[in-house]
Amino acid sequence: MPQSKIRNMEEFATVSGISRPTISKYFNDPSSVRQSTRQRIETALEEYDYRPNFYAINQNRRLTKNIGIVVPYISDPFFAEIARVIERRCIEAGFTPTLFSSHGEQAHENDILDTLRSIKPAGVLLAPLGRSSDKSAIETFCRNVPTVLFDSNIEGMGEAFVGSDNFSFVSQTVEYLDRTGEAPTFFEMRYPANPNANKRRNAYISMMERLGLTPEIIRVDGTGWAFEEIGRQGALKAIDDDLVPTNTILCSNDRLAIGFLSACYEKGIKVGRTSDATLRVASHDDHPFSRFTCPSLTTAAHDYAAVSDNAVETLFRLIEGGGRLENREETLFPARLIMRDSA
Amino acid sequence: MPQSKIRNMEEFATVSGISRPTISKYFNDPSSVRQSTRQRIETALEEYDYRPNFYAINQNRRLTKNIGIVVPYISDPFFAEIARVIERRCIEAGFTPTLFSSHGEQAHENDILDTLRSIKPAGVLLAPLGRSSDKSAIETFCRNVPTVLFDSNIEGMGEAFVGSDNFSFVSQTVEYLDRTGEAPTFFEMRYPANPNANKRRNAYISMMERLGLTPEIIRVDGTGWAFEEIGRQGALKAIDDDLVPTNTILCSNDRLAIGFLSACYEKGIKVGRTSDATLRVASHDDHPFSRFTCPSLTTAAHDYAAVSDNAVETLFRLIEGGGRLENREETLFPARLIMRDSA
DNA sequence: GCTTAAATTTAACGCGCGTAAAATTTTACT
DNA sequence: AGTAAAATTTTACGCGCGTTAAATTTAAGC
Repeated sequence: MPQSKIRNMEEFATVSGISRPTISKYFNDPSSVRQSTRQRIETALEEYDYRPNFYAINQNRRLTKNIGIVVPYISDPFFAEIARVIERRCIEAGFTPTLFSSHGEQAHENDILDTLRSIKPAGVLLAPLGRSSDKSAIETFCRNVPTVLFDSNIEGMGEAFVGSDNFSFVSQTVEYLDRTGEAPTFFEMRYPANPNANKRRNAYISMMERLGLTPEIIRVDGTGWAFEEIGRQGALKAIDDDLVPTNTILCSNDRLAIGFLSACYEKGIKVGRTSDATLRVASHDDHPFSRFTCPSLTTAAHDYAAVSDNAVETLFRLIEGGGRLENREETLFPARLIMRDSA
Repeated sequence: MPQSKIRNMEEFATVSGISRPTISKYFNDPSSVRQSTRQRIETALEEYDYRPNFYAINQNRRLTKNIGIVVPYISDPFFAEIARVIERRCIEAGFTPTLFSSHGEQAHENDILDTLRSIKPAGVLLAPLGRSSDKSAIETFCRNVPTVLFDSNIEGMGEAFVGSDNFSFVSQTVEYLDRTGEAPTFFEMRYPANPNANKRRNAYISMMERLGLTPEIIRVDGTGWAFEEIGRQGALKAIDDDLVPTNTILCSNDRLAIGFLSACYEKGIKVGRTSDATLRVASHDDHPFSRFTCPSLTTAAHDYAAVSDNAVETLFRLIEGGGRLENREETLFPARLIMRDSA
């Protein structure tokens, strides 16, 4: 029979026969108390199932154990997946992560930063919106809260950036496509939301030049985060207007490619590397759905685990170092080429 | 020049020339103070950009303004999308929502419930894991925290359930498929994670019987939340073993269908409603990606907006009512048939 | 200008726990 | 058994704000 509810740490200290400061110490770090008292506390814990008040805990702590994770768009499974991995790492390290999504809107991103400041997190892992971020708001935030940027870099902001090496992505896909057939035309949004897109375009251009080839770029209209639809509309238009100069397309990212493939199917264009196919399509990101496209998508994969681990590890180092790093660190991980059926 | 940082409400009260209790009142409800003082506060707010300490605010409040949103699997864009809408509604109503994902694991779901209790939310919107939920943990939680269940119903738990009417989904797809061609074989997981799956199967059986037809069901192996892969493997096996008794397939949900279509493409089976197609595939949910499958997926759509709005509205009513409702409410919304190219 | 109601100010307490310092107990080791 | 180090207990303060009650000011109506 669970005794009358424990109201606070004082009461729990009484029923467990241990002083409150020791209980407090235990909750901050179970290994900081003697083994025997730890046992007694944990025994009592089972019987009374008490948990310290979350607000009181953080009210008067120098540093909370909270970590904010901010992604630009949680409905994108790519971000959902990376957030999931990061979240797990934080929990394992004894922190309390809270997940936020900017939903593609600057105003929302700013609100989240405001909220985060009031939560006084030990640190923040921030994947900014990118082009539509309020740079000055982010800069101010980063000055006040130990922050590691990931996915999208914004020059000079945050104590560190952890992401993927866009050149590694594009160089591998371009080289592969070139070796196995015609070199690709690059397919992207005219005004991409994400700075990685610009890096990828530049990487494409320089790779093509390195191969002695002429870069060809299709830029499609549309703004926002509905990339699949933008890719689909753009592809339909490109096909109708006969704007595809090669038999090979390299999309800036998988979500555009998903839309592109959808348009090809609709138009009866057979995509793939088989002899009956007329178009090859490849892309970048290894989006969780890219293995289920028709045909399955050849793409360059992020090293999810490495990015997540390194971002979290960097943040922990930052927190332990008092919120500042010697120099701003930039860590980029290479891609892994995933050869599937689309190219 | 932003003056020296405001450290607390006392300081902000001083610089704004208003007493602290009035400032406090303002932050709890801006409309509760006189228009003129509200102006003065907001003017000062612009100059000093002060925000009350989140922890102190909630420490001593009878009821926090926090709302917990729990989904079983945030990497599923379906849940990401509904969470996004719900989140927005909560913010508009002046609450502070926090999003959690159980990541498909019972242990994680239980941890979240524990965390939520310590956060003392005004209310919780919970989409439980379903079959793998720890029923007794959820029951205990719901007794202590005002909770509205959504998506997956668990009989008797929470003060209300808001979701979709599975019979409406299945009856529409079955009827449509039957009217336009052969009646469908039902394709599902042998041990579905979600109770909606069972309701859908039963609805399929009763609809088929109502039409005087024999229900045919393909049950595929596999557990967990990688539905696309499970659907794909199951479809490959069904095709290879020639287990598909009809030329029409109705998948329990879109994610299975995405995998199914992927398998068909791989096997060279032309899916669709055109004369050259040999198989029709339809499904349920109107997953955000289902318009981009090849061919685009005919499916039954959730009324996202209605479910979100009603769930939130019910929760607010519950909160205002002191955390209890007269009777447990169950609200189901009908589906809308989305006719695309796959069937 | 007077009366009242409404809003604000003043004053003060408490929430639950972090934290610090000093006193005490327990443990480890000679 | 004796000693020093480590762990725990005692005591006490403070965090920032919610909240209340009484005193005071302001606004609204006549």
